[in-house]
Amino acid sequence: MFKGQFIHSIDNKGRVSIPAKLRKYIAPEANNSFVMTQGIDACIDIYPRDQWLTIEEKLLKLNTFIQKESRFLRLMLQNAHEDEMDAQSRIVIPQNLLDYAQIENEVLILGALKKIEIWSPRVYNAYISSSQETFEQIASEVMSL
Amino acid sequence: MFKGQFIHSIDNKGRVSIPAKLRKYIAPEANNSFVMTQGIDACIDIYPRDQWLTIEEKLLKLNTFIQKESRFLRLMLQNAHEDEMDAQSRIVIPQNLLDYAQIENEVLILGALKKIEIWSPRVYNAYISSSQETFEQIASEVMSL
DNA sequence: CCACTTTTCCCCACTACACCCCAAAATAAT
DNA sequence: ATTATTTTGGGGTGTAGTGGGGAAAAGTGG
Repeated sequence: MFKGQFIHSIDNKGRVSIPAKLRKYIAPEANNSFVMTQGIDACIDIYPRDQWLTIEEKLLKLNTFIQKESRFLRLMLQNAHEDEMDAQSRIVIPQNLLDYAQIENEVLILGALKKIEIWSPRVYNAYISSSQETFEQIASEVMSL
Repeated sequence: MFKGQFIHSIDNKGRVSIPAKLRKYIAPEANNSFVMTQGIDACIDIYPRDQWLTIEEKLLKLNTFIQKESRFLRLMLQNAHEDEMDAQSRIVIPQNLLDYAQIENEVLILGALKKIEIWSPRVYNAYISSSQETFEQIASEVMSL
């Protein structure tokens, strides 16, 4: 499962290399293919193909004849993009996702168990320091279930 | 399954090319044939033939001796149109559907799992920004089920 | 039933960008 | 210090997207 954070550069073609430490955890079933979508909060979610398929199964259960469910599906898929790693273990992130995450020339790559998140370092720092609650408070709330 | 958005042009013959990224997901059983109908909200739904058949099965279960169901069937089928891709992977969209979706010379093509949606870029942006709810709110509502 | 007009379909051709390959720099390991 | 691996950068080529012309077919009216 993915974990840890890494700072990498992103070149002018939108390419980001997947850290070797994270690559180890990619299942062979993913076929070096990834699906990226806009994430919760200003980041990009990157799912190895096999993990994405479990998300897709949930989405397939939505009833697209209901306006609200249709809207969610559009929001979720409008910036979705599939790509394979090149021989140098890089993927290309399209411009609309970079805009969404306010990314310029550096990215913060965050391992998040089943998926990888891509942040603008600046935005991520702001996000972390934005909450009033301490780590201990949130921990006790979320983990006591 | 279809995903992602693409801006393509529509020429004065009503032709739109299906993005190569979406073409990959069309089942061979579809025989390069598509059925287009008016969609939920101001867009055009494009189903590969094999996917359309599952919709058709549902429609066949409607009781046309009930006025409301009969009306729905008429609304659904009045602008339905079947067409095959040409050698350049384009389909022709009839004028009445273009009018319905308020399309002029550019289209936004949206992959939506089983189907492809065609929007006027202007109309789509208005649609997306029309809701008060954020992506995060809708996501937590719809996906927590 | 025939002639004419209009639309549809198919083919060819151009342009641009995305992809793939090669290569260098930087970091880590031996 | 040397080797191996990881990260970063750039250049050529194939294919995707677009536009237009001409043949075939369909529709319209005399």
